[in-house]
Formats: sequence, C-alpha cells, structure tokens
Amino acid sequence: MSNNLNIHNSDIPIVCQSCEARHKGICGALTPVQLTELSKHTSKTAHSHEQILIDTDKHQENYSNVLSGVVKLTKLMPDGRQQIVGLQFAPDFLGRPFAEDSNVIAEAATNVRLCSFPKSILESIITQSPDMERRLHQQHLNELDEARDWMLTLGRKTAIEKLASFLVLIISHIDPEAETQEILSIELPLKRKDIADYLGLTIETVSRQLTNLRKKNIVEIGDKKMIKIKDYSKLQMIADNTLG
Amino acid sequence: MSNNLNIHNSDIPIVCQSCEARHKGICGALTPVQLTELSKHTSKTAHSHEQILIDTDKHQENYSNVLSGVVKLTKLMPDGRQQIVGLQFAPDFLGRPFAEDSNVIAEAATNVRLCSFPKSILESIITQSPDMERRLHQQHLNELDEARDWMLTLGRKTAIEKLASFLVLIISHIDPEAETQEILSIELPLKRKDIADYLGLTIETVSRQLTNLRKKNIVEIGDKKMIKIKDYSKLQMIADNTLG
DNA sequence: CGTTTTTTTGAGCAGGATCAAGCAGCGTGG
DNA sequence: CCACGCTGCTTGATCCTGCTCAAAAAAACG
Repeated sequence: MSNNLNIHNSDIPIVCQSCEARHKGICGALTPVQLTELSKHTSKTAHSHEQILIDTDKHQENYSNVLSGVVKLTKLMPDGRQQIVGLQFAPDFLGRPFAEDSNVIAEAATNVRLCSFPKSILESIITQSPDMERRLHQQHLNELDEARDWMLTLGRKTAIEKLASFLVLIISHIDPEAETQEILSIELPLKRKDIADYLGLTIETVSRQLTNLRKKNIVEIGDKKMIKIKDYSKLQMIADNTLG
Repeated sequence: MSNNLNIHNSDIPIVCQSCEARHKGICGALTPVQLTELSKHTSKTAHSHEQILIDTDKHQENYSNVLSGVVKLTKLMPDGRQQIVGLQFAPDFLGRPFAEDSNVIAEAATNVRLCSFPKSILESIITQSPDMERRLHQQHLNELDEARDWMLTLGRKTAIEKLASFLVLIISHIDPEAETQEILSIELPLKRKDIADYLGLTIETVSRQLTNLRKKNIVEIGDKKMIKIKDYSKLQMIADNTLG
C-alpha cells in the first residue's frame, strides 16, 4: 500500500510538498511519477467568502481538493428554503465523479483555497491506479456516514441538541484532540445563517440556544465567531443525550 | 465494458439466472467465471418482517445483495428516538466495506430475501476486478445523493411536504414509469411508525397528513397499506413546493 | 370470536417559527 | 473625527405547526 519506500522529497512536485491532500487526501494514492504528471495540470485558486464554487445546472469541467477553508454544500427549494447537506474541510475532494452535474451547490463558507484539475485527468489516473479509486470511494463512504449521522440530528434532535452536535462536529474537524484539553477556543467558520441552514433551524433559534449554552456555563462567546468551550464533555452529553 | 459478448445463459450459474443484481446490481461487473466462483460461496436467506439483518456493535462477516423486499437502515438515540436514514430495495448491496462494523442497523421492513457471501470473497474479487469496485462506488454515490436529498426533506419541509416526498420516493422505486399512468395503486412497504421514523415525525402526524391528502383528493386509502394515487403530479408539486 | 396491535381522531400544549425592534461592529464618506 | 448606512446578531412578544396524551376504531391474528 505504501508508496513511500525509497522516495525522496525531491521526487515530489514542489506545488505538492506541503499539501495535506498528499497525506490524508486522494493524492496519497499516487506515486511520485503520477503526482508529477497530475501537478502539471493543476492550478491553485483562491476564493473569497460566499463565492459559488460549483453550481447545480452548470457543467463543471474540474475537480478540486480543498487546501484550506471550509466549503458548504447546500440544497435549495424554489421558495428559497435552504439546507446545508455537508461541509468540506481540507483535504477533502470536491466534485461529483460519474455524473454530468452536481445536485448540490458548493459555496465558500470562509475564504477558500482549492487545487483544481480537469476531470479527464482524474479519470485517466483512476483507470491506471485502483488505489486512487479506493481513496475516493472511501471518502465518499465517510461522507455517507456523516450524512446519515446528520439525518438523525435533523430528524430527531431538539434545538439545543442540534446546536451542541454542531459545535462538537466543528471541534472534531478543527481540533482533533479536543478531548484532552481542559478549555479550548475555536473560531466558528460559519455565520449564524449558515449554522441555522445546517441545523434546519432559524437564525433566532440558533442565537437563543447559544445564549442558552452560555447560561449553562458550557460555552463563552467572545467576538461573535470566537467561542470558548468551557465544558466539552457536557457539550457532548447534550449532543447525543447521554446526560446522567 | 460489456461482459455479454458471446456469453450463453448456460455459462451463468443457475442461482444467478433470475437475479436482478446480475443486471443493475454489483454482480453485473463480473464475468461468468467470476460469477461462478462467487456463486459457490453465496447463500440465499429469507428474513421475516422486523428481523435485524445487521447490528451496529456485532461484527458482520457477510455482505449481501437484496433480492426482494425492503430493508430499512436506522439510527437510534439512547432514549429510544429513532431515525430511518435509508431504504434499500432489490438489487441494492448491503454492508459497509472498509470498516469493521456498521454505524446503522439494517432491519427487514417487509419480508426480505438476501443473497449473502463472506466479506473476504468480495474483497478478493475487488482486487481482481476494478469494475466491481466501480459499481460499488457508484451505488454508494447514489446513496449519498439520496441521503442529501433527504436531509433537505428532514430539515426544511413541512409535515405534508414530507409525506408527499415519501410517497413520491416509494413510487419511484416501486414503479419507475409512474409518470405515464393516470391512476396508480401501490402497496406501502412501511407501516406508519416506520414512515414517521423516516420523516422525523410522529405516527399521529403521518396519519393526519394522510387523511389530509385524502381530503385533497390526491390519494385514496384502501386496505391500510394499499394506496391509490389519484393525482401524481399534484403529489410531486406538494413534495417540492412547485405549486402554481 | 376475543385479544392484541395498528391506525385514526380529538383536545390541549409547547417548541420553535415569525414578526418586530434594538444593538454592536465596521467600512465609507463628509 | 463622527454621522451614516449596512450587515449580522440578540432579544422580546406572539403565533402556529406538530407533539403529547387519551380514547376509540379498525385490522391482524390466533
């Protein structure tokens, strides 16, 4: 499985050397030769806050890896109701293989940097390297697991449980060893409207439940987006209803 | 791509000859030789209504294809709240590759017949035949799309929109060319409790909204599980809020 | 048939939505 | 420097959809 035997850093294209996708992302499946080939066709792009990255009707000729920032995947109803159906962090893969167009809109939730490449390149790599398809397949299985976890949250949890679940999810992505820390501080990558659209709530309810958590002494709110978690285990207990 | 050139029915194992999985399911990726090899290790099993097929904590040593019936994938909260996160119909694949255990419970919603085989067999076939992994990957992408569609339903739709969405979904699985028929009759594969758990509602609300649709002259309810759809296009319009 | 399970219907309640006002931060221009 | 508008967030008052609790009706099953 490992491609790393007898490989020197000098074999890795410069543009890829500090990239997370090479380790945890799909590019980890590639040999230096394949990586070099791919890197000839990639372009790194920066996108500001709120910019649409993938639209549902437009034909998309690129796939991307998320290098930094957070991408939200949303669905719309004709009357404007909106639901966020997924969040993508570095080094997630962005795009819908084996389909002409996506049925979600991908939008930058924060400032975002992407590494994009033509669809055709990925498709030819996939035929050569089953490892690559394996990695993609596994990412999609993870996304499926996450989507189903979230369905439970959307369908069956109360407002405060939803908000706690959201905070736990964000913390687990931003700071993987959260458990160990007594007090941790995070910057929310989403504004209130986005949180509401992710949780199937209104802005007002999100705001109220946040003050609710503050009054319970579980969180402390700094500068709107800065949140200090004062009692992470209690937050988890609210999220999945395992209170004593 | 096609394995069907110069292949006679006599090359296909008898147990596979009438199986849907051989066409639309994952077995369609196999050559007759591979299919014969696989068929030596399969067993067809029947499961009655409400039987647990996969449990979350138990280690599962088999994968399966659904031959007939409907399987519900559910998630539980410690206090008993329950959410159905997916429905599997023939010839869907059942199981979670690349993981020790599943994080959903699979339960027979109706009587179900499965074609099961050891995990190891599938894994060895996958390494030989990239087509097989491709098929699996595509099914999982479909499930991901469906899960995300349903997240919009759970998070943002009203009770009557949810119920209409559910009926449309069931019809599309049971009767693919529903559009063409003036009036169609279907048998619901789920009881009220299951419908409620799929929609994030209570039994009572499901029941009330059903009578609501009946009063609107959109459906007619026969023998509890039998439903006659009198105005399919209106049902669709309610489901995705595209009413004039 | 009687018993149990499932579904429907009703009455009342409450969690979260809606509507509305106010506040805090922040960039812009005078 | 402050006045201004703009955007995003909070808080309050009221409303309504869907939940809870209760009971009856209808199926399912032996």
